[in-house]
Amino acid sequence: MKKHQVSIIDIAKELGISKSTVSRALSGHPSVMEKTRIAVLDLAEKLDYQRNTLALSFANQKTLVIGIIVPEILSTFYSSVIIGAEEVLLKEKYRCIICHCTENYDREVDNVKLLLSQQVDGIILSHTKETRNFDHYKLIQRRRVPLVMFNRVTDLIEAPKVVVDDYEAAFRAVEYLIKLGRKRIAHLSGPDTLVNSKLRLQGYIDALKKHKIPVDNDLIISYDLSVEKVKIYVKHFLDLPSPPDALFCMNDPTAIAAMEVIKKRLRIPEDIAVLGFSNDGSSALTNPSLTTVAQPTFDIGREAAKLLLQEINSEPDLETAQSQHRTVVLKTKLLIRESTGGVLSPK
Amino acid sequence: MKKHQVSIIDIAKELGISKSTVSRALSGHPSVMEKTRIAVLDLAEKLDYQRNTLALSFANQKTLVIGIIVPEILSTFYSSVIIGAEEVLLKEKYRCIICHCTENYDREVDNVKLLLSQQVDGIILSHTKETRNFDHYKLIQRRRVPLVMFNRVTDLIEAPKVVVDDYEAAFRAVEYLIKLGRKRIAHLSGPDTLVNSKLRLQGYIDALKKHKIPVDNDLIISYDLSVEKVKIYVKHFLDLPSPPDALFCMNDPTAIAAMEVIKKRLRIPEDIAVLGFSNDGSSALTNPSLTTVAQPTFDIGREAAKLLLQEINSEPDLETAQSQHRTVVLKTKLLIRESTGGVLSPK
DNA sequence: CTGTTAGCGCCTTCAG
DNA sequence: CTGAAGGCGCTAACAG
Repeated sequence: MKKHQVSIIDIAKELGISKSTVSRALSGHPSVMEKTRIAVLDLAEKLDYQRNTLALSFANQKTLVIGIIVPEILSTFYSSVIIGAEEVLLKEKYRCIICHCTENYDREVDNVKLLLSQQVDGIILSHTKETRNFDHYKLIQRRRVPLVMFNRVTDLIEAPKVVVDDYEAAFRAVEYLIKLGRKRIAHLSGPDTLVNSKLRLQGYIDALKKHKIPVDNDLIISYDLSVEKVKIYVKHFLDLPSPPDALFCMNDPTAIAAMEVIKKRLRIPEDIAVLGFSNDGSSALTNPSLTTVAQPTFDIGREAAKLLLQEINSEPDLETAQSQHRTVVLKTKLLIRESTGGVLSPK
Repeated sequence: MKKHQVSIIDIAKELGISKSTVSRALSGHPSVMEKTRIAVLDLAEKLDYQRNTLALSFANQKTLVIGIIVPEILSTFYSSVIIGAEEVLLKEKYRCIICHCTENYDREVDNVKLLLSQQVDGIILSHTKETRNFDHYKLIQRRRVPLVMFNRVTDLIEAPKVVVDDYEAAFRAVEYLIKLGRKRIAHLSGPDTLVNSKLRLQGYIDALKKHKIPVDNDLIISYDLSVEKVKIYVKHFLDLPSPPDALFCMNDPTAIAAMEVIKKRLRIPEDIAVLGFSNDGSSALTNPSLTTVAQPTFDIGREAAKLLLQEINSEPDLETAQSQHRTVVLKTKLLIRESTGGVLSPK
């Protein structure tokens, strides 16, 4: 049997006052006599009393908890975003519940339901690579729970979003490769479920076009980001009659896996340059170190949190809010390292 | 104004039955007429009804939620443990709330209080490197909330624990270095707040002693694991009149940072061998790749979860349980790679 | 300033 | 099989 948890009633009884007064004293309500307040606080301390947040949330229909759903937590990308978001949220007395989906759609739906049933006051999320149906997001909105998307977002849902300049980033990255003299630039693209894939692919294509380099479909492969398959695709590229002299990858794990394969047959960057995306923790450590596009991960989290707080604090006029959903676009930065033999000396 | 959330009362009214019946129908209670059950379920579906977990937990004093507190989430170590624990817990219908402390003691205490006030049904945790006082753990136990510690554990608290064979692992690692012919083996140890530091240090010392190699205190530095300082310590080692020919580090980030410094002056492993601990995600990618001690991270999580479930399901006899707290010790494995020039060919 | 009362949504006796 | 009533711990009116 669970020991009876001490409640305000216990304190009230012992002090011979009402539980309302205890409640008020505990929550710092101004209209409580100094003396009784102190008595209550002392006894609470002595009794090892602790508020039952469950009851509290239940009573005021507010939990002060924010749910964060990420597709996975093994990469530093999402961990960093979470840290950034928490930084902002904690200052406003909001606590966070983190849920991850191991890139599984069902788990994502499940997590949304969990958070809703836990009555969170807001949700920040990025969908899995399997997600095509966004009805669960609509559920969030029907429940009037503020929602902010980041990184992997969708046009199908009207909500504030935080993204980076994927298109420009890819464009600049590829243009940089072109300026290095590369002519046949291959691209390992992500699945079409992700906007990021499409934008980066488009940036790649447009950069080629701008510089009058033909877009060769043999040099573009779109895949589901499961690293094991990279080997196959890279070998395919290398075995082409006219193999690529550069490889632009959807993300760093892909690029790193690709380099492993390439290194057995060719020199990087002399024979082929490799470029990643996101600046994962390990991309500076590889041999050669990986040129990549750095994303402001902490800021993505911070911005998402700020947007969510705005959303929470401006609920009243629902109709107008609908049209005002902002999309914050953050800047990325091309980090030139050894894998492209760029301008930096290989320190 | 928040839209009234549809509750069992709404369903009851609409169907002209009592809320008790609705409640029973919803939770699959056997004694409900097939017909009414279906009616309830249908209407619930139609009304987009969703159980209010808050109210539910509140009513049964059970949340089916487990709290996991980790010191930080940027390294893959804790993320992996979390994934392992969730795997086991989800099967038993428990959900997880993840909290991290950015290695900050106050935040740890805060997280414990948060979880307790959220009425979680159990807590799995590993403390920060700042933690010296464990009163907040005692608070958990006074509340009769099952607790399991892993990795960074303490003797001051009686509870089930999951650890690895730190002592043996360090002993074997150092012995391996000795067998490679290394004579002056330095050790960058962790802070004394962590049992792991002490055990690994002891393993290091005993391995030297066994092989009649004098323990030189100039070759042992204990530090707080903040990577920025590694540079200073490593330089200090290299500048010694008789510098080390091997360096055994408390963890991989330390070893990787150390290699960066060393590489500017010496060859690895020819002049000096470097050995890490934990097999972080990036340690296979460095140049040279890092020899390290692999920890079974997922299993640590799984074991911790299992112990917690046992704890939860065996509450009745509190007194006897006290003495039965098991400590599960998992095996590590020495992963030989290039930084020690070991037996494996540098693939 | 403080006590009283009602209620948050659900489950669980206890009677039919 | 089903309805009525009470309670989980706390807050928020509404009186005094």
